[in-house]
Amino acid sequence: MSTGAVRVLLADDEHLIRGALAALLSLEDDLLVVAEAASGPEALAMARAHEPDVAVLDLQMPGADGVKVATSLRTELPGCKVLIVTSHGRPGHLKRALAAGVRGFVPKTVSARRLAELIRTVHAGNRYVDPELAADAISAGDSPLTAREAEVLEHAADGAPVAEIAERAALAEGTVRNYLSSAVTKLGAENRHAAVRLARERGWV
Amino acid sequence: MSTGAVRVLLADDEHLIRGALAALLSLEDDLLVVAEAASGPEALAMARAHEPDVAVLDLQMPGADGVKVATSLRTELPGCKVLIVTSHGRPGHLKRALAAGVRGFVPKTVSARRLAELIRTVHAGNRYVDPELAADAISAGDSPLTAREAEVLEHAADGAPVAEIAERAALAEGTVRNYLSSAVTKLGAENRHAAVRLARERGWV
DNA sequence: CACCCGGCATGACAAATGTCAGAGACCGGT
DNA sequence: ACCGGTCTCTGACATTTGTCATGCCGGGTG
Repeated sequence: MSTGAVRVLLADDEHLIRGALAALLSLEDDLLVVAEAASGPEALAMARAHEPDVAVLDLQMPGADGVKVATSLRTELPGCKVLIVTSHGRPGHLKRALAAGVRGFVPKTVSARRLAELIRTVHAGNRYVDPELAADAISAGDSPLTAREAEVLEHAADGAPVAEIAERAALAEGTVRNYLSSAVTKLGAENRHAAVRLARERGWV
Repeated sequence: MSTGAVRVLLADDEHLIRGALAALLSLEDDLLVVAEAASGPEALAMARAHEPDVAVLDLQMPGADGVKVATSLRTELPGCKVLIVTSHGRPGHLKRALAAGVRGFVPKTVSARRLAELIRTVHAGNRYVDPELAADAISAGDSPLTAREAEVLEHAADGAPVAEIAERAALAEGTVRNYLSSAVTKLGAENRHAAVRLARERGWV
């Protein structure tokens, strides 16, 4: 079994890409696509049913994103290595992914041949993170926000007025403004909305 | 020549997808991928060099998006039909695309086989728009915003303060506030930031 | 223990934003 | 030529938001 083909699960909501990828990976003698999924929950179900060696997950999928699926797989199928592919490499996601026990994290700009190599790499027990994404994550550093600051900023994400945030967080309006101000200062933003964008980009909310 | 293979240009910034797609389309006897591009400008250059029959363009690419490329192609290579594929189907983009003379507009959730069919469809001179995207566009309706309202809202998109918007648009601050207020009311939003989001979703900015 | 530091929380004040009523320009219809 | 409507633009006013000084609590350090 260890010398047999690597059994692969493919999960991506874009049928066009998933199908094309399945076809290309099938050209590799030592890779076998045993299941495909178009959503997070479906990916989990397929993984339980087929117990693949490697799961190739898109980061953004309906239902549950790649990292959430990886977290569930971590406990349910410890032997299944997870490789995440993504279009928009946001630093915070990489951090979350590694915390979830993901073994590989690459942007979709890699070639199919390279992806096949990486599937073998993670199957062999090694890790691989795209160097550019890693650099971004390192330069972004850890979140300087305290728990409350992050919480309030999250509530402010959809442009809600302070009164609404205060109610949802059970705080006085002045307090909410205070946390927002503090977060804005720490992030070096012009106002809270720019702060939300920045925190999003760095994956801190 | 009219009975020969359809010459196709493929443009998508995600190498993984572009390569996979090229491989799958090559399996079709009557389709021939003659060029690939990873950015808007590159797509234009490739189109000039190879004069394809059909250009399959991703909507979101670095440099110039699919619609911009289509606009340029419209005048430079009138014989080249354009088919746009997209991950996130935002209604306004569809409208812009049709105005730019695009012949087909589909989400990436279609299968490769279906895409091959559609390439033949547009090459034959017919149009095709994904029914679901079309329904969204119709239900979204036309933009209720006036030219100035849309312009001001666009300047406000990145969370800039009113003073900055006023300077960039060469208007008094009061006027800017007025346009923003009007736009917010028309869109039924709580504040200008929510208004920006809504307008974005509907493709009105 | 006494001390200091950082996070949490608040209200008061200053600054930015949202709302309003109204004046002039332009266009299409009568 | 006239009128009604819409778009454009403005300043004045009310509301919301951002900033500041301050007090409280708990966790480390000397």
